Amino acid sequence: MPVVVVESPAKAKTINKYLGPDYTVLASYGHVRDLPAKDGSVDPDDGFGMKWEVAAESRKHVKAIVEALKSDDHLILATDPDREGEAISWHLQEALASSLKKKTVSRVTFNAITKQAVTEAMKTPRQVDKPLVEAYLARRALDYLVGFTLSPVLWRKLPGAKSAGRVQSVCLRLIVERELEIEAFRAREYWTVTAVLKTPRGQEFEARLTVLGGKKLDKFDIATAAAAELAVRAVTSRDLKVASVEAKPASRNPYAPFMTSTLQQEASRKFGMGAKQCMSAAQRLYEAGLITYMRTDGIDMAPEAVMAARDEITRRFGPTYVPESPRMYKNKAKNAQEAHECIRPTDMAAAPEKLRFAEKDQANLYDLIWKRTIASQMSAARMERTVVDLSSADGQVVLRANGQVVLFDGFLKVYDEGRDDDGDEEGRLPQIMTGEAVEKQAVTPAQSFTQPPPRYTEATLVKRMEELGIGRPSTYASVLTTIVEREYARKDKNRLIPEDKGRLVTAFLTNYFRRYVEYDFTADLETELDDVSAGDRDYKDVLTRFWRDFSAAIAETADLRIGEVLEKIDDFLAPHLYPLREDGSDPRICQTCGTGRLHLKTSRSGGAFIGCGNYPECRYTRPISGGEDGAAGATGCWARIRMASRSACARAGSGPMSSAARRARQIRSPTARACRRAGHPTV
DNA sequence: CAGTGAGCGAGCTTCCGCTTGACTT
Repeated sequence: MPVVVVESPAKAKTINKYLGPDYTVLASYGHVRDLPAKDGSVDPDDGFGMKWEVAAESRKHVKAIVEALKSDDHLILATDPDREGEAISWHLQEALASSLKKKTVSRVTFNAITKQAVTEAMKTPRQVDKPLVEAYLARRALDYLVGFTLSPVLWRKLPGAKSAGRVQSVCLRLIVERELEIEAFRAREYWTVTAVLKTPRGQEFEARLTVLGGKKLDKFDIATAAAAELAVRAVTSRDLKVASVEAKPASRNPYAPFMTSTLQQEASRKFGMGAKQCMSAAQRLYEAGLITYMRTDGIDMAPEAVMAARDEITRRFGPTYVPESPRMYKNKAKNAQEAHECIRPTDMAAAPEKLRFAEKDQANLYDLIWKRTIASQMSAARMERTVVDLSSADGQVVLRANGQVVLFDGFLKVYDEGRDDDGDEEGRLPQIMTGEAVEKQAVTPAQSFTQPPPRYTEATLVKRMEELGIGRPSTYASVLTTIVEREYARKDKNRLIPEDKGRLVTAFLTNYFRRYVEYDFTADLETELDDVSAGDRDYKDVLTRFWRDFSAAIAETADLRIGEVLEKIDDFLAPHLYPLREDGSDPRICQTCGTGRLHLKTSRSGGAFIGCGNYPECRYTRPISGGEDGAAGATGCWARIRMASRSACARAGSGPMSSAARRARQIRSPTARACRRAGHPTV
């Protein structure tokens, strides 16, 4: 009777069901062994020798396998079909070595947990893939060496700093650099002119000015209130006729089913769930047998599941909602391992409304997963997009109206991904024909400002990390926790804002360890690991090359004194620390004593602040973020925009206005709403 | 949350990725 080992107990239960009583299926509960979290677990001077240890938590699970092997003589390693899964099989083999004498060991893999996939896999056993394991060894050793060498450097050189790593430091850098972009951003004003028009049959619709003075308008062509007034006059003083009506068919395909990152993004957008909260609700659903595995970067679906989804769609909506052939999805991300299929309901017929859930989060998440999965196998939505141009006789003025009508809803019947932007919600345009004259109800100018990039949310950051190939489905949520725990960044209204400490760490790393916080470092490493797993390169060669450069960078920082480090960071962060003053004076000169040069300093507790160089004669200090009072820092800039936008609304709001025009005003002046959404400081 | 500034050096911290634990009332 063979012993089969998989990674998770819920999976073991399912597979046991498929294989029957002739097999004992057990779970390894993860990696089983790891490098002890202390110095010397990897020795670069001794061929990168690694010291492994069975974690206390894993002992009982290893013991259970040893017990089972006493009566059986065949061990089948069925861990996940990716690099880490192969590593787990190898760890098991090593950890169980003394129990495996005179026993046979084989390795099998399956991508989907279906009866067919599992029984098929059992027919093609192989041995543990050594090159793939070696790619893991390189990955594991490198992460250890980066983390356990760099962190102590930070402790010594940057008071208050706590940790650094291949993933967390790049993730932090993303947050910090986004904040610098926001601070450097200067809003630019522009105006749009919208008219509410009426057809000869009395139906209202909206159109926007696109040509003025015979010239096509660009975004910033109407830059001031005065110019907008002139544009409004140009429109009101002319009669408008329909110059053209163009209708074009368009179609929209459904989204791919969920993987971990997209599930986290949608759970955040639709329910405001954090990454951790989302994963814990998903774990419950998985343990209850309701959904497939929730830590995955695969978006393909088992053929059985595709057929079940098509049946369910036919049953509920009729055959017109089922495309001729099943839709196939594949993750195009470079480092995708696709060890598991997508996140989907295990039973398509188990519709959300038929189930009862212990908690709201689980109900919400299951509903989302079921709908997204079903939609992913439905027909495309078909629409008709209409563009109507209205022109003055002299061709000086053209207004354009856009309309969209859904002809066939297709997958939209079940699932519509909410939009992040307010977007222009386009409706149906009234019947109208070329040559017809329209009547003007209202012509309204609206002031707008270009928007700075928004701060990251957990969800958008996970999306960015995934694009860069940084982190894995099992770590997205915990990386964010680490960054917040270290007080490198904080979460405010779901937005990530860097703390001063986080800025200092990023400044330090980009100065002294640039290569290791570059956005493509992990992607390049993955390419090298691919070579290792293909058997084209020795893993120790990868580590040797890495260590040669990395240890040199470490050595260069050895003699640095804290003062020098701070000076360098002071220069690096200067644009943020010393924003231009409105009176034009040198932002680096202390305004209290009038002569001292301002410097970045750190206190005993590790906090950073700005102090006057004339200390102790001049005792001026201030925090490093927020800038000086009255300086043209980010806060001041935002305050001015808010004021301007408020007066624009007041202006536009004077006089009677149709409901359509009022709607138009809301859409065209998104400043305040967009600011709140992006978590920018409110005044 | 306000206040914060040297250098010495005890003893502490730290990585990424895989997986679920769970004392009490």
